[in-house]
Amino acid sequence: MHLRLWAATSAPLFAVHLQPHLTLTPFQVSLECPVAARSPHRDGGRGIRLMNQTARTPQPGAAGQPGMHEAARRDKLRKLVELGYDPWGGRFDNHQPIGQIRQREGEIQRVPAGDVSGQEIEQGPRVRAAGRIFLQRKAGKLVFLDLRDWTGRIQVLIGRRQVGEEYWALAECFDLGDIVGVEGELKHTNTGELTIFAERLVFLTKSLWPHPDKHHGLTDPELRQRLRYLDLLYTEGVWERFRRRTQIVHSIRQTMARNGFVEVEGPTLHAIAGGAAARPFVTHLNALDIDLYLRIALELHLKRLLVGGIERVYELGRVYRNEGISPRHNPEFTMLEAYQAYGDYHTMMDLTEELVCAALEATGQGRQVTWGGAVLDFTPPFARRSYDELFAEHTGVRPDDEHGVRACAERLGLETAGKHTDVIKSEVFEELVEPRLAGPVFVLDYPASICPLTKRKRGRPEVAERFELFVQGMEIANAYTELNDPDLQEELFRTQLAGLKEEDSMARMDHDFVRALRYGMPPAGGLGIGIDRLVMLLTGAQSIREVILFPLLRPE
RNA sequence: GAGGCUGUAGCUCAGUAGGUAGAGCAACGGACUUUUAAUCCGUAGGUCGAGGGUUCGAGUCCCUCCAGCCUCACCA
Repeated sequence: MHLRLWAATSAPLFAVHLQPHLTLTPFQVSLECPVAARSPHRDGGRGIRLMNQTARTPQPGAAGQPGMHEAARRDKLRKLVELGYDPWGGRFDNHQPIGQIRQREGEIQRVPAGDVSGQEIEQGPRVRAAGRIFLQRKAGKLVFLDLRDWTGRIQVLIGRRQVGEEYWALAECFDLGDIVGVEGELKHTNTGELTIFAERLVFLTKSLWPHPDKHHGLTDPELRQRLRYLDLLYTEGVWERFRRRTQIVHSIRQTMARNGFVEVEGPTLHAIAGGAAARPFVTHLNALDIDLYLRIALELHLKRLLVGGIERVYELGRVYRNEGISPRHNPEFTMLEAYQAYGDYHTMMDLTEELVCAALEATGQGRQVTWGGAVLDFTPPFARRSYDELFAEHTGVRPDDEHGVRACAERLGLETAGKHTDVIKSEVFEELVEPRLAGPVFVLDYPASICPLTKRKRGRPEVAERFELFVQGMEIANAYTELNDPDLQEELFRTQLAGLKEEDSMARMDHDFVRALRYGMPPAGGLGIGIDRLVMLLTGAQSIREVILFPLLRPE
């Protein structure tokens, strides 16, 4: 379809925008011959055809069916076409971001009016802006628009006498939410507001559906997520938060580059979902008739690259876990994993601090941020506490006191039968210690038996060289001195698999990874950071859904 | 998976004891050439999330279901 259109017309720019399943509306055809489109004869024809389009049932959405509002807007659309304007606009060059236009206020000068009155009038620069109409105040033969783009808002004044009848007729077709271009002089109104005094208007895009309340916007959290585009436009701070997210991600890439790391892209379809203990999503590859899993972690392929001599490597990408949804969990989320040859978990602690501090700086924040009423101080070095020490402190039980640990777990109502003491200890830790870690705090040296990918401490095989960074009870980062002993790795995989329940039996031994280790992986430090949670902390978001543009929702 | 809360006009929200479904904004018609969520006059707009039940009568009470939010559970 695309190719045929491309060949059939000398204006491929328009053809590529057409959806294959859509029939060509008369207007889209006219896009290819804009000069002819101005002819009244053709306009008349379009008017009739567009009437037919009106009869098409609108798609029901979460926002309901705007019904009469759409009809009113389609009337204006038809009028636009009759006047010879393209309701869907086109290229609009040489306009300036509204934020920049506002900065030109200083260029406005006062000059003599040039008449006998001796009064002064303002003379300002000619500016050209494009944006969406957020507010319209009609005052007789004057209209004030609030025009907004992604850099700010500005008022536009359209006067019937000033722009002339043609543009006035165009302005009468404006609805809230339409996208228009304006050109005119930047001056102040009588009340002193910086305003573009329109001289020319360009119609850029019709909005067929009514927009949310100009003052209240959207408040229903479901609508905010399903109609994120409206949320971005109408909810205070949403766009700003996502912009901060991109600043943070960009800053992370810069920090990694500064430290000599190379970014790679590993596979997201895995034959074996490894590197974490989570249930994967299953999918099917028809070509090979095999089931595959969406990756639950980046770890095992990045470590293969360590074997391959890529000494500092990272990936910043999406992972997928088929588990619960909560204010802190989304089925797909963004992880940073980094591996540094010849480092260890202390190396990774320094890197973590550098990453967090640089991200704060990139978002223009100091070392202290408030989150949910708490003040978080990210001034390095972050606190470093050992797992055992924290365990004893918060439970009153010595970590090597097996009976004490079990008794403590039972008091909490935890299931203990048939579980390894370290597993029970870990559950007690999650229950009693983690929620109280206001942080930021590095928790060091975990029980080895719950860390199957981690190197043991020299001379203390029961302790793994691992840290997790906690802030406000949330796990933000997880890092190891990486296990590079292939025999021990294979044994730990086997032990881990033996303990799995039936529903987790999709997990399998990753022989290929163990084979890679047999060729020799350099000693290394490895780090994982949950980017969404980090962004939550650095933007004051209480829910992960506030930092993910399109969080998973049940389909409508 | 369990419990709690929510669902009323395009949006934001009221809705009394179970007795004809309301407001603001938006829309439509009109007035207004310096407005600021403009103002003023007028008009239209509803399967009260869906289905069932109780009742003379249900937005309101009961049941089931759907969706969302929160808490818990699950989650190395």
